Amino acid sequence: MLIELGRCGPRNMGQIGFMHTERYNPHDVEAKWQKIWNDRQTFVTREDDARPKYFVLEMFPYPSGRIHMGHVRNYAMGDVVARYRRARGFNVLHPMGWDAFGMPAENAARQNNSDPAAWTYANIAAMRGQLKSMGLSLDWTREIATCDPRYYKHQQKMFLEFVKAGLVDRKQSRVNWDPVDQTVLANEQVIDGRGWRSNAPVEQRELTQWFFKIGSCAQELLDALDHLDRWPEKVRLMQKNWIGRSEGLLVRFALAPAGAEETPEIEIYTTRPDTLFGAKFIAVSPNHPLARKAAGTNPALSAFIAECNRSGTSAAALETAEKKGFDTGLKALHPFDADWRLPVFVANFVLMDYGTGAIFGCPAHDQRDLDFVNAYGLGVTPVVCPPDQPPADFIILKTAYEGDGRMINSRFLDGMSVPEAKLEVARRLESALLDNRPQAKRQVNFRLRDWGISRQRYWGCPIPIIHCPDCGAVPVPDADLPVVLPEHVNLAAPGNPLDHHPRWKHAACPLCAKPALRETDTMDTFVDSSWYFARFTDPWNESAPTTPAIANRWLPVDQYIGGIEHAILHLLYSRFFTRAMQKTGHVGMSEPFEGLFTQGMVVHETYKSASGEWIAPKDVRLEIQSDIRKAFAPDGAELVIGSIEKMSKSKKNIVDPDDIIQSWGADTARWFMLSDSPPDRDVIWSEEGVQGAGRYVQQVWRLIGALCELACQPGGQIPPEVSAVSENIRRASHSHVKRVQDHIERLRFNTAIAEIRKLTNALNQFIDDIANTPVPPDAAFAFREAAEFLVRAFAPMMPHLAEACWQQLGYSTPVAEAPWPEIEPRLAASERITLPVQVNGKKRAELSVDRDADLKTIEAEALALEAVMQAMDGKPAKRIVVVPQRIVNVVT
RNA sequence: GCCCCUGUGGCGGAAUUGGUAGACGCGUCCGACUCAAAAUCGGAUUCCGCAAGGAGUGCUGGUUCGAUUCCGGCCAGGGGCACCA
Repeated sequence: MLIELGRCGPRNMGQIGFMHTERYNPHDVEAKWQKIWNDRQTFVTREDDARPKYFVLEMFPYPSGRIHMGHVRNYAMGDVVARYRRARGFNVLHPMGWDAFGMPAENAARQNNSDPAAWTYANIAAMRGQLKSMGLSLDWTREIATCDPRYYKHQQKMFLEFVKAGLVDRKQSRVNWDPVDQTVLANEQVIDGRGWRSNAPVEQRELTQWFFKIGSCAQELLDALDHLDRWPEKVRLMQKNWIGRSEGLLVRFALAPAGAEETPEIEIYTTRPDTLFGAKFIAVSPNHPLARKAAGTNPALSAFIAECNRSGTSAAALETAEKKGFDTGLKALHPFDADWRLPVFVANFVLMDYGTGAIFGCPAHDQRDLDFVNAYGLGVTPVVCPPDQPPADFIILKTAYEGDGRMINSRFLDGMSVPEAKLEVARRLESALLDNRPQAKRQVNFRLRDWGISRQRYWGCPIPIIHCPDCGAVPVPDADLPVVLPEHVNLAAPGNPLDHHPRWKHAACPLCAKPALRETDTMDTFVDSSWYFARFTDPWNESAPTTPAIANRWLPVDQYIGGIEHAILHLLYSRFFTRAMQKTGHVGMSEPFEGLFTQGMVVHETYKSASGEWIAPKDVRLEIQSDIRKAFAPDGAELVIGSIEKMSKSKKNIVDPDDIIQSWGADTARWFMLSDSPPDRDVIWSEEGVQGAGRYVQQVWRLIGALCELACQPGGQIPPEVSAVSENIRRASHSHVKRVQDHIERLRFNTAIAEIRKLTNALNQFIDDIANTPVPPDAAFAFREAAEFLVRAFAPMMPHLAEACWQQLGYSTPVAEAPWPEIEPRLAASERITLPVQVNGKKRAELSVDRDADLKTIEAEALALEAVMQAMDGKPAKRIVVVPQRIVNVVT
């Protein structure tokens, strides 16, 4: 699907014979200017720059080996912002680095029998070259890679500081365990209850792991969302739901003495204390201490618990799982009636790590409880009656009622609303005593769990802890940091390579010097990406993660750009980490990203052969046969054109940025990526689209050539007399560029590009109009101004073409160092405007008036219009609505 | 199941946020240049209608002088969370 380039023909443009133009050759021009920018250090950010700062950051890439179109889109957007802000007089920081730890390196190394570090650094080198060919205005002197000990040593130090500051926990937690690979699996690595690599049934295991106490910041992380007003509403909402705050009541139930004297009570958490009189049972999680204790004397219960733990925690497994329970024989006393005894079950649907791991079941108003009750025949009593429903007729069979209403069957609560009943129950139980303590207390719970960071893997940041049999978990002393990963590890054996290493894990206890063992778990790679933005502010500091004075000048990031897939984890972790860094004195603020933008994906049509094989776009030839698009394989066989989907290896619908840049140039790729689709939506990569962008590159090059012939020398002054025509040229330049500016500031790159194209179209028209006539000095000035405005307006998107044009216009320094055009407000708004005139809401005519004509004049002129009189059909005007500078509506 | 977003020509989309619906581009068609093709340039392109004119922003009702925009109901597509008590 590649198009041949480089064929030239005589141009044929109006009657003026400008002969200068050769076809623009992106290949040579782009390399040339990339070298010039590099030699001049145009994009190196200096600290001794007094101008206001602007930190633009795109999410840094994982060094997978090659950049993909998603990267091109992401970095093209960031680069527009960076170049625009630079032109607007900001001291811009625009760095790049590598999110370089992670499993793919281990897998690749295992496959190729090589080394994760070598694989990673080779990939970084390849991708750096590709990014450079895009002409991004990056400060490469600040490049960092998270797998570099010079980076992760600070991370290890911060980990220990966080431990000291009470932000880290070490506790048992249940994990998905792959018995074949002998490793922990994330939930998304469990497919249908089996390990994604080994295909072995996944087990639940208790492991002691390190946790960042993100839960302790839940309320703060939630509250601060309200102030992130330059974040997409959608992301804030997703984070809000993820944090999942709920207000409820902790209620203690006394247990009837039944041989369980040591646990005389059970505590549950509920958000529906109002439904307490509808309670039919109590249920605890299989991992609740009470369940475990009871299992000790009851083999059947023990077997039931084991069965619950065997089944996976994956979403799919849970959805289909039936509600199952095991009656412990224990009875709980209803808090408002000691004679009312509720059976206590161990139930598979009760989660241990939310609330207290125990619930009371009210089947009438909770679907899960209803399903459970229907399976075990425990009965249903409705206690909330929907409005407009006689309580006598209200019965619950298979669907629980979770809506609002009035209390029924609830003794002293009867007749109350749900909120009133909640309050009343809380009030009564808070003052009631059980065992000399209040029977209940109000509590806020969060869905957000602490962040488990331990990973049983090699290619990650080692956790700097030494486990001593006598002293326990001991921090590695400062002087011994970083704890560096060993080289030449055996990745072939299952399990954690660090654990297998013959020497690495053996160390002396820093406190007592006895033989001890290093922590062999490494950190989740999300830790690496939770602070890299801060490291960019001073990547040269060897003794600390940041230099606070410098970090505080640059942070927060003014504009962060990346994929929506990181809406929750990466962004939430970074917000937590920034708070932790604030508490440990590394930064002076709590929020890392002032402005966030989430861009859409790059998608492409899919093609499939008759035999069901996916075919790559570059091997497909498209034709239109009698209005129907058809696709053909190289051998001529017709292909099925499939749906448009995210570019992926599995569907082979990938277009390699390298190929595009080679054949079209970076500017064409960038321009196409930014045009058409709004940046937050998906963009469809199409060959026609690239062709259109490539065509525009040539069109601009020709236009600038033509303008050069008509324009005055650089630095010309406005002549005293300016004709109407020249004034119109100037109006076009100023008004369109003003709008380009507005669109870029709102990150509306597609409409910014439409506006630039409008200016090009207008200028082509002006050139045609002036054809064959001498160019007076005022027009020569207007044309020069127009050319310079245009070039500077598209320079953020097509920087190489802009440089070539700028040079053509007679400048010897890069346009990348030139300021944004100075816009005269007088010229950006037109003097005369065209008002649509409606009669009874239907447009019937247009009226051209002065911008600030008074209402009376407009009314009179509107009524005098032929078309208006006709539409009014002799009826008098009842009312005339004139909205200044908008519309006239005559109502009859 | 809960929460959220989006529905506009053949296609991607625009509409100053209640004021000319379809900007800008892609595609298609017609024309110019050419022996020819490519490239380039000009024109047409929401639908119905020869036309005058009429209809039209998923469907449906409402508010308004005026609704793609605001409100109610429905339909379709997409996303997030998911046994969170």
